[in-house]
Amino acid sequence: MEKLVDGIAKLSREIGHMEEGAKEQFDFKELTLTQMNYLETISQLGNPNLTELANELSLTKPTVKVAIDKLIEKDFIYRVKSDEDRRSAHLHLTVKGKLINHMHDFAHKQMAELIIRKLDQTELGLLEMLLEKVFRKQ
Amino acid sequence: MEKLVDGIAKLSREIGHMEEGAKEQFDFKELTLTQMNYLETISQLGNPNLTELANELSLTKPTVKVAIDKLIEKDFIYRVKSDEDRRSAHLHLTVKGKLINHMHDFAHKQMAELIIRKLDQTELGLLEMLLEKVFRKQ
DNA sequence: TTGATTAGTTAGAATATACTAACTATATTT
DNA sequence: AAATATAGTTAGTATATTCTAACTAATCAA
Repeated sequence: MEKLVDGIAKLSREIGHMEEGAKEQFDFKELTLTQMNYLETISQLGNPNLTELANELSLTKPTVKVAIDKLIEKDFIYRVKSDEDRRSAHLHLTVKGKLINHMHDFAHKQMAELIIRKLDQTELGLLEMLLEKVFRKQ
Repeated sequence: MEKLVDGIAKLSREIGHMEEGAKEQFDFKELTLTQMNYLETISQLGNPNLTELANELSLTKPTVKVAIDKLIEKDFIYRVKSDEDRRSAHLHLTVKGKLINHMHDFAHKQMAELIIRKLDQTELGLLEMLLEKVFRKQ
């Protein structure tokens, strides 16, 4: 257990560093930590409306409205009016906004490369199999 | 490679969710995302002075000074005057500030528990060995 | 030892982040 | 159809986050 927790901690920290590095690479210097968090949450929820986003972030709707307006102004997201409910609109990431995900992908690829450097073919296959089993449904 | 990257992405996302959950458990509602990032960086750097912290965060010294003063006010960190250089002081986490690390530990333990539920003893030993090899020095 | 550099501070200003209260327009319930 | 609820907006306010410019005190270099 101790050993496993230690391995997970190292993995987590390393991925964290790589994501930090990726932020420098990409043009996210014009976004704050909080704004990046908005983009990530929108991506995770999959085009939520304002109310859903506010609930997920545990913030009020006016707070989220202001933040969203700024991110739309900066061309990271856009609104799509709902057909079912004419009061509502869904939030989508623009091409520019989707870079936030590319950034994560980038960090994950870097982590994979580090692992590939350290393990041989057999070990790599084993690790993939174990990870697959951990996240297998059921 | 694809499979490995996918496994890492899932691991990373899962740990992220667990850390989010841990934030709710602990009394960090009185801290903003940015303030939590200060605590994490101080912990990672190991009692840095203001200049080192500002460099790591790519922020100016007055900016970091203001943030630090607030975190001291709220009893998350404290200053220890340096012996070598009387101009300087090192930043330490208080017991309360160290909770930020406990939060990470908590998430890592949860992840470990998920893994333990999914793998048998042999597989667990293998995974530990592989992780150990990935992070082995050299 | 004097001049330059470095660690940290102070003041002032702009923008970001968050709230409550009050509003409009649309949907739902009775 | 009228009353109620919901999605989003607007206005006003307080605090957080960040900067530049100018400063003090201590250290280092010539």
